[in-house]
Amino acid sequence: MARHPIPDADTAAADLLAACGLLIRRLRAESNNLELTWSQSAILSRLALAGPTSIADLARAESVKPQSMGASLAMLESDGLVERTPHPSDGRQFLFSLTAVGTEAHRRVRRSKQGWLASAMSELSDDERDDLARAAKVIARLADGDTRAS
Amino acid sequence: MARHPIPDADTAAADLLAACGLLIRRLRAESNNLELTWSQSAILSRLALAGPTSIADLARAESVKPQSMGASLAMLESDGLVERTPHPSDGRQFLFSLTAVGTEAHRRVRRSKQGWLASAMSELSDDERDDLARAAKVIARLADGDTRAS
DNA sequence: TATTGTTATACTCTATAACTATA
DNA sequence: TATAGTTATAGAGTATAACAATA
Repeated sequence: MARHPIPDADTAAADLLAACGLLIRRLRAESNNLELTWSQSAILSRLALAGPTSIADLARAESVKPQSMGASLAMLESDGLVERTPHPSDGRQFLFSLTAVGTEAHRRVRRSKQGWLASAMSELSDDERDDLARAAKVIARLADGDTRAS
Repeated sequence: MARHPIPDADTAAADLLAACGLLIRRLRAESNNLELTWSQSAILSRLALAGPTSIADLARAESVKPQSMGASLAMLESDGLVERTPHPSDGRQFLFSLTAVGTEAHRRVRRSKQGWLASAMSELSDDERDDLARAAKVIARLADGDTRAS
């Protein structure tokens, strides 16, 4: 029997999904008492990376419907974490960006949230950490729907 | 510059979390019209793997509170996908297991859900697929809170 | 026409709190 | 006392449907 056989595509997909699902739920439980939910964190992270973005673009990027993204943004806005400005040339759109408060909250939560995982990862072997780092890039590419190039 | 530098633990953790979160949301959107939700699938998968399990044990395994697991199980039970039997020796517990209908539903959904990811993964290189397969094992171990052995 | 955003409604998932029954 | 399960309540995330405004 081979040391590390490459499983067939279906099994590999199932394993990956189950593992990621578990990790997400585990982390959600670990960071249950933080000031931001998982989805809110994801939105702030994206705004931090991409700068001012419309509801529709955020919804597409996070794979949710515009109405759902609108609801999440409305909450973040009422909490003063994001703000909207009218789009300069398209009268329909609003561009959302982080406020100073939002930037700080994002930084704080990011630090605590990663704490648990980073600590867990610190007990892995170098090879395993390296695996994870490379896998993260591949997973992100898969999730973006772009499987064609590296 | 090294070919594949090992990022520091915090960055690696952040990348992995963001990637897994995106993948989960993407897959949830792709499989939105299926007969089971993500959480329901996870529960059925676990029952299929582990056999009859109590609410408390399921809750621990999936990192949710017993009340939340109880609510999810009540829905699955009323849909006829799982059934409960009293624990043979502990009068407090119930053991939940898949019904025939539940087993079939799980199989159907599993096939469709994995379809999208398996198809996306089929466009990866062999090395990348191998990375993902190994990473899935490591991630599952991290999520289980057991980082000590393989 | 197509896209952007909004409002209204409903369902699922999850949490906390308070309770009963059993170990 | 501690654990298992239940009931009640609430909030967040998501979806669909119907609508108005703009491109």
